[in-house]
Amino acid sequence: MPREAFFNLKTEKRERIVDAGIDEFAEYGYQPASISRIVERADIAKGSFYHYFEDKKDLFKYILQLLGDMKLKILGPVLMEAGSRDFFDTVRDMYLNSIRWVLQEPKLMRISQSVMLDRELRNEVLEDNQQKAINYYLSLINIGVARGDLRQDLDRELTAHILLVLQFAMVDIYYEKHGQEIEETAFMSLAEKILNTIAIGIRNNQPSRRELLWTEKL
Amino acid sequence: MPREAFFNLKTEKRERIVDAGIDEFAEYGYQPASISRIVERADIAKGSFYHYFEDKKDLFKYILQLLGDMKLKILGPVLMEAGSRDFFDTVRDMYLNSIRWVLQEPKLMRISQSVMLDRELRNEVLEDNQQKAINYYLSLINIGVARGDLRQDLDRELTAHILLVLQFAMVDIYYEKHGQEIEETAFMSLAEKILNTIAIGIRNNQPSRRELLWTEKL
DNA sequence: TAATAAAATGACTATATAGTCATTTTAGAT
DNA sequence: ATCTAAAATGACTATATAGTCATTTTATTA
Repeated sequence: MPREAFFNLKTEKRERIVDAGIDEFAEYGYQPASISRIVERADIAKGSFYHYFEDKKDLFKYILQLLGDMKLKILGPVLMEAGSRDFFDTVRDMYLNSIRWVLQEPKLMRISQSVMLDRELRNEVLEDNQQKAINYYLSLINIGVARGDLRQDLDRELTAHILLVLQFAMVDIYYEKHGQEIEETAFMSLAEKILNTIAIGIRNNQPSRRELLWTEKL
Repeated sequence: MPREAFFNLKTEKRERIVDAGIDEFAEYGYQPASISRIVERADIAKGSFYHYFEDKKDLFKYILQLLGDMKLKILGPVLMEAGSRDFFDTVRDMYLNSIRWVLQEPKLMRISQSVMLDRELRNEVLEDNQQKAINYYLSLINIGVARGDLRQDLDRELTAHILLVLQFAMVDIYYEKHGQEIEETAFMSLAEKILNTIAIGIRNNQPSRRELLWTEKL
């Protein structure tokens, strides 16, 4: 947590420092990010940084927290309406909201990604953010099962992990195919395909000959 | 690629250098790995390092290549027998072979993971290794579809990506639940669950009342 | 206005890094 | 034994980093 001195700063300055941190972390990732560059970007003295924060990790955690709050603000409403819609419609809507947010705040997204994709960093720095994301999915899954959209016998925790992993993989797969520039409809079409895959699975449930004969009887 | 001088070295020294690199990369990851520490570990002069390699990335790529060769040696035979077994049996077998290899070479696995989980690094350094993994899965999928184990209408490239992502996520999920120490049967039980999820999907295909009535007629 | 406490500063220390290169060592050929 | 070319060396340069702290600036209170 930032020190008291940081919260006593005027909003403008506080935001300038946070922005500098966001720029630096988005450009270099966590490990190679440099406090010297951050203070230069923010136009504050080196000593001031250490009045406001314990160290680099302290600032980073704080930024992650801001980021988590933003995301929850965006995805909270989706969760509220989950009871009245098909599970997969809800998840699709969640993706849509996320991607629109990413398009507005690409830097924050890069930071969030860099954390989620690095287990070391995640363990060291993330603490409860990962669990928050899992819990969000768990809520959705519980509702989905209750609605009868999802199988009763799911390992819900595991399913939450799988959905979270796929959510992040989606961005990777998109980049690989379309390059770094995200376009909403193309992205959602990929999301649709991935959702469909996890929904009905990949195994061939080709009806047996006996089943086919029954169908023909209609 | 390492310089000629490196390949002229006696095997013992070459291995000492590679081992030093593996230790360093496994301990620190790519970015924070230090050439100074590597030469110290390997007990060679700084200048020698630059006779053997262009830079840190050069050594790293070389290690990744060794790693890829090892993995292919292990997983090649699995692919050969894929035609005669159910798709999911084959993938399960692949996981089993991989995990046994990991248990023998945990350092190499940590390096491989650190690459796969970091998109920046992957783009910069991996080049064809990711594509090799995707191609391996593509081969499996093609056989699986031909055998009738998998749906005809799959987007095979996408499915390969999903399977690869899940493969890596598996390790993460395992660590989170059981800690860093991997135990073969517990790991395979998790693998089984994940495979089952992707095989049949999560949507509830509860037969409708009309369908149930038909079934009762038998 | 004067006194005082909090905030801000940036030069400085100590340390680590990548990469270079003039010199020395080694090993093989004559 | 002598010569020669390749291999190995490690001190050195230039640069970057995190974190400190005595000093200065600012704002607030008396």
